[in-house]
Amino acid sequence: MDTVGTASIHFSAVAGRSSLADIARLAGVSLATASRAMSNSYGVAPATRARVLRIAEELDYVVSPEASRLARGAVGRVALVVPHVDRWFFGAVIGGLEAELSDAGLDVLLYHVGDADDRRDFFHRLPARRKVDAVVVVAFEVADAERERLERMGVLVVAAGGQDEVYPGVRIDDREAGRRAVDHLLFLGHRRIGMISAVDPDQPVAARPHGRDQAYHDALRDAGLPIDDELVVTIEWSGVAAADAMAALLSLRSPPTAVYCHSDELALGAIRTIRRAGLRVPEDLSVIGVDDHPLAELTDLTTVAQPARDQGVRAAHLLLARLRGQGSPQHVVLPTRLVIRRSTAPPREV
Amino acid sequence: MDTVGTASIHFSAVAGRSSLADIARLAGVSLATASRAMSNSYGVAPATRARVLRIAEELDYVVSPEASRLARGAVGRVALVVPHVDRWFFGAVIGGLEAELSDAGLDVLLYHVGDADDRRDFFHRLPARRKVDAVVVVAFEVADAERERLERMGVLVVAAGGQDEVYPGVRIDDREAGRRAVDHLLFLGHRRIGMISAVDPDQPVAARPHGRDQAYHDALRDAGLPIDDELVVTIEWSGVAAADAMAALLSLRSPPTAVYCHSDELALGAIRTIRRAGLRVPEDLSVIGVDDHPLAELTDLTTVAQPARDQGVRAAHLLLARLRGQGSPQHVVLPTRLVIRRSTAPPREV
DNA sequence: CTGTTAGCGCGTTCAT
DNA sequence: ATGAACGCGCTAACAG
Repeated sequence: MDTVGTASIHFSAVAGRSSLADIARLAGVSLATASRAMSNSYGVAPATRARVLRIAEELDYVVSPEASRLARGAVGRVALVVPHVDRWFFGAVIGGLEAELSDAGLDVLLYHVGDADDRRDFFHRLPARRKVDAVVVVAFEVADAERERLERMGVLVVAAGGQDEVYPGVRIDDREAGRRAVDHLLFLGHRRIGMISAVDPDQPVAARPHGRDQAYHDALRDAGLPIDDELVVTIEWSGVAAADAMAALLSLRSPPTAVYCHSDELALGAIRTIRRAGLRVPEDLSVIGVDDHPLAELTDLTTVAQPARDQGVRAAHLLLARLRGQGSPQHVVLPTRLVIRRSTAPPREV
Repeated sequence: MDTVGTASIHFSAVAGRSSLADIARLAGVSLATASRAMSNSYGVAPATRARVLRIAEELDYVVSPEASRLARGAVGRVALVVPHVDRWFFGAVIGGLEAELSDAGLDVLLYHVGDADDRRDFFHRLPARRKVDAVVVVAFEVADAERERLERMGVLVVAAGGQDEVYPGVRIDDREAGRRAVDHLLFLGHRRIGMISAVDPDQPVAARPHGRDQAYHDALRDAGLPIDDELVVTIEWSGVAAADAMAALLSLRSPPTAVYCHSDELALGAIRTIRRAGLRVPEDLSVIGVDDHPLAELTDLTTVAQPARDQGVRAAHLLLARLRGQGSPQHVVLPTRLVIRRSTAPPREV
């Protein structure tokens, strides 16, 4: 697909003039000793070590990662596979991962695998092969066929965010999160509750029922309420689509008095439609989201908060522990919590 | 399912366990030929090449990047230095960069340099040294001292987003963007216009006057309007802080009839305060932002749009051109445009 | 077109 | 404590 462009690129080698050999010569020691000094190995006289380090410092010397890794066999890098980079949640998880990983001295390679083409390409070519010690799938549903390909990389795989059950990882309980949202609406007295449900068209694993969907059904059933299919609209993951979905709900003979949205972004889309219809939130209609996106605070949106950055941080810890051969929990489930703002209220008296 | 097929092969089926030597032996050719075949070099008989590739495929062979790069002298990697990963604009730029760079066969290393500590550490240790062919600073103001450190890496540096003037790069004209915003408010008839101005406390280069600030002064001056310092509030880059700033503006003896915010996020903060005060947007007060954040569309916010992802894409192109030794423009300035929605209107008749 | 032979820069046994 | 030498896996001359 890009072979032509790629083949013609010639990278100019540069940087780091000096090599370990230079350092060794200048320090008057052998290459072996210089190497040991640089890597803090045992068996080097403090004095010699100091001398070597000083020379290296002066020469602005840096060990060649390629050579070092070639000789050593390890790589010291981990790949992050992400379906989105421009959505808050993903960015936050990536941020958490990056912080911990780079703190541990690992380099972070970023692989953005967005649409179906990207996916096919990524799992077919496995561009990260031989380049990393581990890969983290960020809120990414790995299909069975893809999983098989991933195996061939022969490296540790960890999941951060998302609902993956196969790889060790960190996540929230989507069912619990959704339940908190719907239960809150029920508690406020709503009996006719709509749901705007989102699926990612590029995530092939849509088969498995989504926890946030189940929560809706669970909550209504437990409240002894009937499920009205009209009240559920399933769309792709986009605020604009949610705005349209809300319009559909408002076109019902008997519209809902409250709407549960799978995410804050969707909730904002829904609110736009409600306002354009001349109705007020929450007086005329309540809306609740999930995520606690930073802008939810600014838009006074009631939501169920999930720790985003923290999922990345914890996933990194889990990854590091396993890389070191230490034991670590298979799955870490982080808590969610209801954040009440001003987009929800009891239903209007009829 | 294709690995162990050839009975005569005794190598383990584990990915990446075989070397070029194995391939060469099995294909009955020399190492050199195998290498040429793998790298698509000229001078290999189609038949031999095919044979080599088939064997490689069967063995699930992947060239060792370390060895290859060590021998070749280049690295095929570029570092992205970013101050934020969880803000839309940065994510979008990163997305654009990643797409083009990985298409060109380059790996992308991510370095999140957030607060002052991160910066000091990054520029002191230069963890990307010898690991990359180039570094991209994403909307990042590089201080002079830092610039000097960066030089020592001896690699190409490119800027994406931000207002860097030193490195070749891609950006928008902040002054123009701001001008569009303020001019629009003036055109609507506003004469008392406030500004919520943001600075990043972790960006040490706050000294240089910000283009979005200048635009405000330029526009008012050109309109023959006086500058009232009371109407300008400078805060850190946060929606919550903007909400407070808006409160300050509303506490004035003579509040503005319209507010120009340096970003959409700030605008949303301002709007929250306005609404909480029982006032309506835009009937009582107009608000305009800059960016065209995806949520601006959902919140019906009038704003000046800037191409985010595209700045990344173009910066990548510029980078690739230079890596190839081709000429390329020093600075690319992308256009901005006013997007009128429902947060601005003519001032109320007094 | 293909094979031989040097390195690339460093880690790591072995000796000493 | 230190040094010599080999090997990591591959690419790039240079022959043939």
